[in-house]
Amino acid sequence: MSKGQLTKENILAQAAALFNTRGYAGASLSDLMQITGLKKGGIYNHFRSKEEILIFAFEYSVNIVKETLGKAIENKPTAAGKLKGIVEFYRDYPLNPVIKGGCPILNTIVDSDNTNPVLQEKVKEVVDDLINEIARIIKYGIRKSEFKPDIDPKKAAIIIFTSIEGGIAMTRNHSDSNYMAIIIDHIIKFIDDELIA
Amino acid sequence: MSKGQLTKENILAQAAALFNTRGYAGASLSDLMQITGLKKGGIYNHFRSKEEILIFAFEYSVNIVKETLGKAIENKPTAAGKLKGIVEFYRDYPLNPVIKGGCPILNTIVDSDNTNPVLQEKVKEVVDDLINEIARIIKYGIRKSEFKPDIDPKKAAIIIFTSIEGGIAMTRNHSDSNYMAIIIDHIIKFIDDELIA
DNA sequence: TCAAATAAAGACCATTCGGTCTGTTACTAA
DNA sequence: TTAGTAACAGACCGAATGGTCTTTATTTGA
Repeated sequence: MSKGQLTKENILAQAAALFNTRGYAGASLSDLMQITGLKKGGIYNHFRSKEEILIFAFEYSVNIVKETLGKAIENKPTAAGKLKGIVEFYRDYPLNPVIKGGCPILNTIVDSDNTNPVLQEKVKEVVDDLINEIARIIKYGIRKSEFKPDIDPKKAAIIIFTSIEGGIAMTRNHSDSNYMAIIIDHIIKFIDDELIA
Repeated sequence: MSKGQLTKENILAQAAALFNTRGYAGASLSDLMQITGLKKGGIYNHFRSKEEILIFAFEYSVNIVKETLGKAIENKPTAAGKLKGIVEFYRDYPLNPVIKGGCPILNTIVDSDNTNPVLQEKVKEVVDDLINEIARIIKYGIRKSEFKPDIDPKKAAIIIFTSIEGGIAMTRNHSDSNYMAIIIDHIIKFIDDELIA
């Protein structure tokens, strides 16, 4: 990897954390200059605008989250195992996020709402993607007779994902992992009671 | 009410919507000047700083939400009725919020996180207050034998409130009320299955 | 009615914002 | 080794930022 590419990657890593902690409007190029150790010319050599950095930084964040999430469930053989693996992954997540500042999906949902339709659409796609991934696992579980045949995979996936994101918000606001624990336990119970055959 | 108080109230109403749509850093005093029709002197005659406006505007928003929520359940006689009244109140909320821009609680949780500890603490108190209010209704339901005696009112309240806030985030991101419908239905089912005796 | 008090206007301030451009330095491939 | 290129620094720009202060207009209570 060339020096330029390495620098670009580093800018995105720093920007991902910066935007995730301060929000787009709350983060300035001077902030980014400071944490990257680069001057304006060095940054704008790789990007055309602050907003372009935002978009790429969000994609960077999502990739890391997906990657980490993937690793957390890759060796779970059953659908229930994978599903619970995802849920349990988030138990410790709010106060120890993969990207500094919390959940980039939740933060970007709120940050882009009313302000950045392009980014909002991008988050939407990411959310749909994750929900479909969860739904896919549930469908697999139904096929394998692990889960009840009459459940709606998409609906169940939405319930699970939505609860997680809500839990992240609450937990970060209170800086108290008990909130997340209550939600995670509730989702696990939902899986056991409503999904597992 | 004096002219000054009237103006101050109006500034807060406009600021509440402004901050709720653009966030604190994304909203400027020029924006506020434009929507209030006042000049800088007129605004700073009532407030000492942008941040002071933010704090008061948040309190203004919360008061309106609480008031509207209170009206939605005031004539429900039973605990289950009140509880479902609260939940149903939120069914239409995300896309038709009381304060323009979405749920001020969710938005302020995310906006204040990592940036404004004072405001974060204020949201925390509001959230605790609402959760305690829900828990109080559940306790009442237990006393009246409407609800099962062995449930944890605080935990149940946290589950309900968290799910709602998560649902708001998802619904606003997708601009699709189906997401909220799924969550609300799920909470109603939770109340029916887990709480009601 | 009128004077004191309040409300609002608007000029002004230093600072910071995102962004551009030119010159210099560092890398890289032949 | 060196020429060409990519990476970066840093000066510079106009516009916008939050905030102050003096002046003028408007309320308000006696």
